[in-house]
Parts: sequence; C-alpha cells; structure tokens
Amino acid sequence: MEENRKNLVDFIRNALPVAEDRVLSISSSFEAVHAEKNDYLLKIGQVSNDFFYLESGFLRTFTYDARGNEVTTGFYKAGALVADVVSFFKQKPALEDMQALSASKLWRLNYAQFQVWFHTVPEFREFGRANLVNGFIALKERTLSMINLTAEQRYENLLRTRPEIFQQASLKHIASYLGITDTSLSRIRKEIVRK
Amino acid sequence: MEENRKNLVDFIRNALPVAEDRVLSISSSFEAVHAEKNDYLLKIGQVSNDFFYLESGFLRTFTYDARGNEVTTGFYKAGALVADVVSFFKQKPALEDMQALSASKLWRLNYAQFQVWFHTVPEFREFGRANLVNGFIALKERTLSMINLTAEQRYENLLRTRPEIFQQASLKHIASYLGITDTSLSRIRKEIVRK
DNA sequence: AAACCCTCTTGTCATTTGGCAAGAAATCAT
DNA sequence: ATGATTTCTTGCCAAATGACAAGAGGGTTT
Repeated sequence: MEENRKNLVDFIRNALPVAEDRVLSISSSFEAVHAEKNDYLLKIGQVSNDFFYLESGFLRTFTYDARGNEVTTGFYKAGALVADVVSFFKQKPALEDMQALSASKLWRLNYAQFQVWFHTVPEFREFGRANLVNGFIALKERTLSMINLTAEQRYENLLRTRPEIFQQASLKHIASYLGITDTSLSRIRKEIVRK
Repeated sequence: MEENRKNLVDFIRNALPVAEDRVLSISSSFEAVHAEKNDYLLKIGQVSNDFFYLESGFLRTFTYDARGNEVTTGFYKAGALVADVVSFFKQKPALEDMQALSASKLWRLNYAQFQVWFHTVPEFREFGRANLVNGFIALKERTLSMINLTAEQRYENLLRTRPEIFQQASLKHIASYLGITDTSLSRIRKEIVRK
C-alpha cells in the first residue's frame, strides 16, 4: 500500500506552532497502521504502547459490566487522537478494549518516541497538556451527565452533538454507551416518535 | 484567629523542588479560609475562583440526579488539593456543590495568582500537570469501577482503600457515592454481615 | 430470486431497585 | 440528663429495567 502522509502532516502542522522541519520530523516518527472492521487495536490486560491519530474510519472503546455484558465507553471519528491514557502514560494493563467499527487508517506513535518529543519540544508538551485537560473535562461532563440526565435526555444530547455516531455504530453499542440496554433504547426511541 | 502557615509551607516545600524563598513566596500567596460544618465552598452555577489546600477537616462534592436526589461525587480529607477543575480552569459555572462535612481549615489560591505561578514557575507547572494526570486517572478508574463492579464490590473496595470516609460521612452520602440508595446500602451491609 | 445474516423492535415475564414509612439507635443540644 | 434530631435499618409495595425469544425489515451474497 502506498503511504501518503499529507493528512497526518497537516494535522501536526495545525496542532503545533513549530518550524516546518520539525513538523516533518515529528510526522515521520509516526507509523502507518491499518485496521479492518472489528479488528482490535488494544485488548484488556495489554499495556498500551500506542498513541494514535485516526486519519479515517471509526473506533470504539468498551469494557464489561459485572454480568459480562459489553459496555461501550467511547466513540472516535476521523481526526481524533486516540489512546488509552491510563495504560499508555502509566504503562499499566488496559481496562478497556479498543476496536475498529469500520476499516480505519491510523498513525501510531510509540511510547519511547512520545517521551522524546515530550521532553524536547515544548509545543508538543503544551499540546499534550491542553489535550489532557480537554479529555479530563469531557470525561467529567460525561460522568455528570450520567447522573444529572435521564437516558432519554442523554440520547437526545448525543443525537444533537455527535450525529456521526448514529451513522457508524449499532444501536446496541449506542445503548450501552448511554448506560441502558438496546431494549430500553428501542422503547425510548418509540416514545420520542410518538410525541 | 491566629494564622499558622507551617502545615501549608511544609506541603509546598514537599510538593515543589524549588528554593526556600520561592516556597515562602508561593505559600504566602494563599489566603486562610475557615469553613464550619455544612458550609458551602462552591455552589452549582458559580464560577470557581478557588484552588484549595485542605489543611484539616473533611469535604464532599455533590450534584443532583434527574429526580432531584443528591449524589455525592467525591470526598476529600486533610492534605488534599481540592478544586472544581472544570469550573476553575475553564472559568465556567460549576456543575457540583462543594460542602464541608466537618469544620475545616483551608488555604485558598485565586485564579489570577494561580496563573502567575503557572507561567513563571516551571516546577509549579509540572506539579500541576502531574496532579491533573492523577486526577484524570482516578476519575477514569472510578468511572470504570461503576461499570465493572457490583455495588457490593464497590462498597468493599471503598471500605478497604478509603476507610477514613466511613469515619466522616453518613451512609446516605456514601451510598450515593456508590451509585445506590441508602436503603440498598443498608441491605448490602446486612448481607455482608450474614456471610 | 432465494437464502442468509444482522439489526432492530416488541411482547412477556422475572428481577432488581427504589419510594415510603415506621421504628430503633445514635448523636446532639439545651 | 432529657428531649430533640438525625441516621440507619427494615418491611411492604410499586416502578423501572433487563433477560429472553420471536419476528420484521434491510441489505448482501450466491
């Protein structure tokens, strides 16, 4: 397969206010990864060595409840940075699986190389920090929405703010992301139509 | 009331590897705050201007579910740094209340002063970053524990890892922190005793 | 076109959890 | 110390949610 780094280079150039040669050297430290639909990019128990930029495709992360049911914890669309932050930064076994929901093209930065850029490029460090703050805020807001809102309100929010998920994921995955079963989601949808 | 900064200064000295005069200048930018039992330190809707060091006492943060019931989201004991990260760093209205569960002594750093230290003291910045990573990880692990574990397992975990909470908070607060009602917690405790 | 697969919906039933209220126990205030 | 208040437990019942299974609908393959 031919390797075209234009999308990746554009992303890095846009993310980091650094000289062009630095943009190129950082970009070239990423490695192309291709995932087919249903392929796993990380499995529970593995220590993540991958910090991904998702050029195209669609991913989800998921774990299992106390009864063994899959529970989707996140959806990622093209343009996203994707990593199991806990496993990658703390080099601990992952608590979630990561899986492609459609054929995906990714660029991978390994842990050692991440550390090099983090310690030698202030802009990289600053971008990483900003990213972490945003990730923390998103997780906090999602956690609170699971408390503050009804399942129906969470469904309507998701439909409004992340419509792309409904093009890419099954209602079973969406239901578990909302904290309910596919049966309940089906009933909520029916109720909304009735209104 | 007499003001004794020894505990605060020791904390800062221990947290930041900087010269003693810097430890003292940073310490003296904190302002003493005293809270009586049940006093609020932040209310939902306010923009937080406070980054606290909790010298003594005990705090909780809480919000409300869709039916209006209080749900405790965090407990904080002496020695902790406490802030509504989202409200403080993004200067947005808080989504949670913060309340003292016992008379507490706190030290407060305001947003403007936080920014000054953040931009002028690399060690402060680095400490802040490490703190954020740990906060993110703790939130992620708590979120996953709400999925992976049963309420009984969460109860036993909490009892084992944070026994001080059981000295300071009511079972009603603990129950909502575990994601259940006080009625259910009471039944779980009964069941555990039976074993 | 037929067979197949996958997703989604829907009915029935079981289980879990919560609401409520009463009473016991512990704590606090005067 | 005594009364008042709060917390915790427990029983009863209602409501919400999930498990399971059947079936409809779409899309794909052969």
